[in-house]
Amino acid sequence: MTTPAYQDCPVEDALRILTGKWRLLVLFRLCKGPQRFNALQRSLSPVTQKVLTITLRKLEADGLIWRKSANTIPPEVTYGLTEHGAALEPVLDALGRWRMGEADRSRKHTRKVQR
Amino acid sequence: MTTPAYQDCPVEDALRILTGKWRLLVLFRLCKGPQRFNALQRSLSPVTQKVLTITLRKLEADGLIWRKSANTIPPEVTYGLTEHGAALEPVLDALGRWRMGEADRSRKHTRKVQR
DNA sequence: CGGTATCCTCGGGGATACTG
DNA sequence: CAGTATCCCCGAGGATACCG
Repeated sequence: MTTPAYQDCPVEDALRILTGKWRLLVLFRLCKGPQRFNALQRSLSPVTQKVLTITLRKLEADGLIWRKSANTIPPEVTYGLTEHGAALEPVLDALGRWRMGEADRSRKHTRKVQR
Repeated sequence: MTTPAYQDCPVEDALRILTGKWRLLVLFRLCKGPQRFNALQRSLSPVTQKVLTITLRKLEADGLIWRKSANTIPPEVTYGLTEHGAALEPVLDALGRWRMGEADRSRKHTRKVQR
């Protein structure tokens, strides 16, 4: 990795888990129980199949989620949290309890992202 | 924002806070107390001045840190956590306690992107 | 010391089309 | 249904140089 300078805090790992626009969202969804691919995609608004797939593959590679594929036609693939992924719930929970806007700062980071 | 679809969980905020290679690191550092610019930069390994500056500015704009500048020569600028930033400590703490490798998965994100 | 000002790279993320 | 396969865009992040 490019930044091997923090032996005191395991943020390198955190960065891998949290980096990416959809990873947290997926984990949040799966906290509520296993989900099939389409259900995930629909609940995650406008994520494309490609991106969702990649996201899920990475989460799986990181050992945070599992993937169960019934080899049928039509396919039926289910995703859920592993033990290790479920261990993240305190983090997600702390995040959820944190919240940003209790004081309205009325600034939204001023991103335009207009296309 | 491009994705306004999760009223149930405040992840949009989380994404803004956690997105970026250095934000978490900076917050971790400032948990231990206010720091001057150079101290931060040195403790954060190979971050460039530009990137650190941008990171700090954004964190400031998000109300997570404050910036105190003594208008002297040479300058002396100090950064620290605001109340709101300090409220993130539970999250950082939960993250810190989580850790990745307690079971050796012996895999370090080895996605080969085989084609 | 603590910044701006430029320029560039790289890859995450998206759009679209096709498939077992 | 749950994916691959391409192509493309843009912006975060980095290198370098200069400044009050």
